[in-house]
Amino acid sequence: MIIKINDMSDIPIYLQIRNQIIAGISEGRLEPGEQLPTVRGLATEIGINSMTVSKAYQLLKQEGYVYSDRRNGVCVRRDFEQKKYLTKASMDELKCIIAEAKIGGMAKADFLAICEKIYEEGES
Amino acid sequence: MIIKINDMSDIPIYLQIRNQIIAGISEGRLEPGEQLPTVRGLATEIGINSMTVSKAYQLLKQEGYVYSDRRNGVCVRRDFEQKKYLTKASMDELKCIIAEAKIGGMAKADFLAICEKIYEEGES
DNA sequence: CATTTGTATTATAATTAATAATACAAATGA
DNA sequence: TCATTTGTATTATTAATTATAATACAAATG
Repeated sequence: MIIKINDMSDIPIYLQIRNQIIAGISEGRLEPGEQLPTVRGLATEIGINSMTVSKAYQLLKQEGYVYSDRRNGVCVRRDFEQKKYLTKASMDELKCIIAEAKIGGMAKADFLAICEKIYEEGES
Repeated sequence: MIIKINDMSDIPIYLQIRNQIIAGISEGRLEPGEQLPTVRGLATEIGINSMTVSKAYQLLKQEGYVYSDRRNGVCVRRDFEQKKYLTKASMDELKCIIAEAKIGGMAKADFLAICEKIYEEGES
């Protein structure tokens, strides 16, 4: 699992890590049960502090994407909670994105096509 | 234009303001050429500092949603830049939202239905 | 020419993000 | 048994962001 940090981004490092791991799980590059890089290993690899990686992992754990035990490190969960609805945060962000798209003149069909393409990307 | 601030939100106040104004424009509650609340007026109304409102307005201005002159205040633009594509920021957020939805087991059709509903909401 | 508008300036406080240096608990394998 | 590796906890510090505060300025209008 290769994590790439963008120093120019306004997104905090720990969130960039979180987001990329979620993307990895979604695209099947990270399989259920697979161990994530160790906290110290990843921190060294991308040249940041261990606690920043730990913060990302704890968030992922809290959100139900991974679990951890002392010896086997942090691993991708095997049984993801099946949800019928998007989180409130996702809904709010989605509304914002769609509002901007509408103001920019993007047709509904075009927006849906983009979503469809993203959804199908890296389908396993 | 009524702006409602959520103090418990982790989204900065100036972004909450920005987002709600974009939503207002998108839904037609704010019409092209219409003047936004004055910086001081809105600040007083929602009980925050003027500079926080100013920061939101400057962001909206920079993004091309509004313009300002000294006497007429800040107004909604009449000629929005028509864009074929989403911004990189929107694409990244959208990818993240879709990744989370997929992991949660949401079918593509269900996700698209949500997007469609949001797009059509408050259509003028 | 006073008033209202956005904007600029400067200072400060509060919160968040990131780093740094250790230490601890648990489990494993040699 | 015991050193090693794992995540985690602790404490301190720095940097950056967010928000407030108090003024001041420029422009336009009535």
